[in-house]
Amino acid sequence: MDFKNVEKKWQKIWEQEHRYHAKDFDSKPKYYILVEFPYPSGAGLHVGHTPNQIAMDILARKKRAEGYNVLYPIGWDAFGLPTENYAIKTGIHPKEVTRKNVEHFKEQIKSLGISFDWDREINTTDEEYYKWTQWIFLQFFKKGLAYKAEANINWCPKCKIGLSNEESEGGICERCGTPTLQKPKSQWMLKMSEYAEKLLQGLDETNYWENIKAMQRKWIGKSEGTTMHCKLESGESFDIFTTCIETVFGITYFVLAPENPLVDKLKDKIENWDEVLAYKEKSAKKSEFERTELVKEKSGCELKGIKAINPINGKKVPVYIGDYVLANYGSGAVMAVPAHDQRDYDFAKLMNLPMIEVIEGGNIKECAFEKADYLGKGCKLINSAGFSGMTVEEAKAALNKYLEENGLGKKECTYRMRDWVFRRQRYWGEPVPLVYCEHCGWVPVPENELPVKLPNVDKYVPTDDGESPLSRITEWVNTTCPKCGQPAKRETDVMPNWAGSSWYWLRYMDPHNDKAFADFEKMKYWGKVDIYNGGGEHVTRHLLYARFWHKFLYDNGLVPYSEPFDRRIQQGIILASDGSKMSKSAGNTVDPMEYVEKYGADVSRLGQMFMGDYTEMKPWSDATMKPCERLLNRIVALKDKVTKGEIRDENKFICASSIKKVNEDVENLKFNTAISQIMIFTSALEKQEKINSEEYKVLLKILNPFAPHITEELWEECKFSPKIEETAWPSYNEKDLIQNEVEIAVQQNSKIIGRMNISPTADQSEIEEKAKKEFAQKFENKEIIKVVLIPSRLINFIVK
RNA sequence: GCGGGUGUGGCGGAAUGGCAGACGCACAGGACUUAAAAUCCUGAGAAGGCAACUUCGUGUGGGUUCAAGUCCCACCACCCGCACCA
Repeated sequence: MDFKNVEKKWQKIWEQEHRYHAKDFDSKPKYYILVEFPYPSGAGLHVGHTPNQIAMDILARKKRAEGYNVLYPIGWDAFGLPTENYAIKTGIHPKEVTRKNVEHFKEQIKSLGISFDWDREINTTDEEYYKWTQWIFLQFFKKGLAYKAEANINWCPKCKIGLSNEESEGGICERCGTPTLQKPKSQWMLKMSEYAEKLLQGLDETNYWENIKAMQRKWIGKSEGTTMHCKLESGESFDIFTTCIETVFGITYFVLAPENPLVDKLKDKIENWDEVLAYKEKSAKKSEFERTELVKEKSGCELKGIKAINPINGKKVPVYIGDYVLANYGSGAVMAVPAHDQRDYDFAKLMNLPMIEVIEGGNIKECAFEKADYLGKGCKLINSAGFSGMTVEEAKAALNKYLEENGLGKKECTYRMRDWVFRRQRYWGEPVPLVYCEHCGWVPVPENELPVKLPNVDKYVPTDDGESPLSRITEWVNTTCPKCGQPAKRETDVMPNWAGSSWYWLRYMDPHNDKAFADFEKMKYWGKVDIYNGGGEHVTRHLLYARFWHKFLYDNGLVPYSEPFDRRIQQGIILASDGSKMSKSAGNTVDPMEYVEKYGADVSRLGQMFMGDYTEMKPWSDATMKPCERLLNRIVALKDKVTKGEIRDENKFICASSIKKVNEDVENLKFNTAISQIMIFTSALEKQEKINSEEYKVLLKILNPFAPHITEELWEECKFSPKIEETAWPSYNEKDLIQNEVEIAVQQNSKIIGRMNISPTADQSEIEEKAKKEFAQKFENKEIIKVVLIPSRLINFIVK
């Protein structure tokens, strides 16, 4: 059989029939399968895409055969840097680049026979799509969840542009290699922190893999502790957050983050302002790289002339700034208890500061006695006034109570997750639909004027001061205020490339709607995404952003469910064939499309699924292609032996067990072992002189999700009716799984002494008797103490 | 350092606490062929033995159990993610 021609034939038919179009409001139960939509790069489909699309295609095709109305859509997450950089280099409009790349991707995906519903194809860079991305952003703005704030950006002093985190990995400018700086810039933020608790709680409603939940929880980083209100001697107040309020009597100084605004306010009172300013500047210059990777040594600077008061005992202690205190976590200030926190300990040693031991049991001459060491061990407080003698746990409660009653603080939670810096000083992204008016401030573009279209520009490079190329188009920037009609300016930043992917699964449910981002009734019908397949690298950011947008929409009555995805699963990373990481620079990448050309789509699909456990990281191996090709050829050859007839008794077991195995394996994403079973099934049929049509149908049907083209062709050639797609998924009778005879192992003291065949329904005494008879010599002079029988598997005699 | 994961023949990988190595790859022998390719059949974890068989074997060391790749404790190696989070 000429696989490639057969595949083309069926791909054409499927396309003409719109066979995989999912109908809204169908009476069949719905099943929504989502794969992360690809970024259409110039390089085409790669091994990061194909196994996922194939795996979910197998699931989709099986679910359809089982009677589900399956929604399996695809689209393009097309805003992004590579396209923009390509445009900078070549001058070709990103829109044109995207169009070409998408075309290429589509052709490749279609050549694999993936059963996407092409009538629902979306593209984040289409005006009718990003209109709604902008619309949702405006809802955030209107609810006060989008705000402008100063935040640090990665700044390359040589290129004079702001870089994304990806472009400045390791604190080095990707373009020129210069270390990047942290530069404050006013930019749009989304108040994701407000949803921290909801995002955390919501995880319990989902069926994500536990490790994915764990990663999300860790990223959200909830930490329970105490916020304590502190005062300086000079009257100014500030808050600190601590998870170890039990150590409050051990405070010997406070540390503020160098960026803490309080520092500037104290300018006139600080005796060594020059020194403080120098330190502030030094730490601002430190790149992210230095601050996190290299320099773990503490540094800091005392605010001379400033003293803070420990609210618990009125003790006056010095105040420092130090860059080991992060400005954007907690309140940007800490109480320092060197005896019980290693970081404070190191800092105190460096600055020659005193320590007060307040929890018994450590050896603070060596190192700090930290909470990890003392919690839950019944350690008691010392040097802590009335709280001395309490256990740590008692003291925590008592101190929180005391602080609260005296208005000095309260129990609180802090989250590691920060607000979302929602900007990019670039061209190829969704324009932020806001206008700045001197009289009215930031004013949203009226909804009926959306989308704010991305205008054409001459140059795609950012301006010298790092502004978006849009800022150069004065006729676009200058507009009138929608509120007062006076001259105003458009926001020239665009949205980050995570924006379009933060709601796309909703658009698939109603992709052509021009009245709303999606119709509410349709969203109710399609419900949650039943299974969302994606890469591990998106488990934190994308998945949190997506859940955040969804929850926000839910809170505003715009979507019917509070969580977007029911299950989230992950494919394993495909490594190069030598087990190393695939990368363009190492030159060890694999183009999966090569195998489609060489072997055809069905073989390539099988080969990729047979490589190993779908969810485990594994090296690419083309060693699976040949045997899968062989398998299909063997199945084609079986056709000549087919005559009309029912499943014969002697084949009932292999049919039933194969259906069962494939059912379970596909549901559990064990595609490799499902293929093994199909191989076993094939071998069993091969051994027979002739094959009955109903037996062959079972084989074709369970293979169909894996190799949809060849199986449909064979089905047609055999003149089976109705069509393979219209034939229900095969069922089996439980009793067919019971064989007449099974081989069981006979053990003595847990060691195998032999094997024997026996009816699976035989009772224990029958089996015992048979074993004793067959292995009589092994039982001579032995006393049986105990017998363990595992039906159909083994019998174990414990003897003396 | 923290979080997550992985460790099984020459290789990819299978094994609801129940016969470790299914299914394949590569390998060897054989059949078909003038020959090769393709295809088919057979063999094989390792060590010892002519053999029936014996012993050892799932990263290491302990433990629970009639029975452990699987469960528990302690460690080692590698991979991924985060990293001064108070």
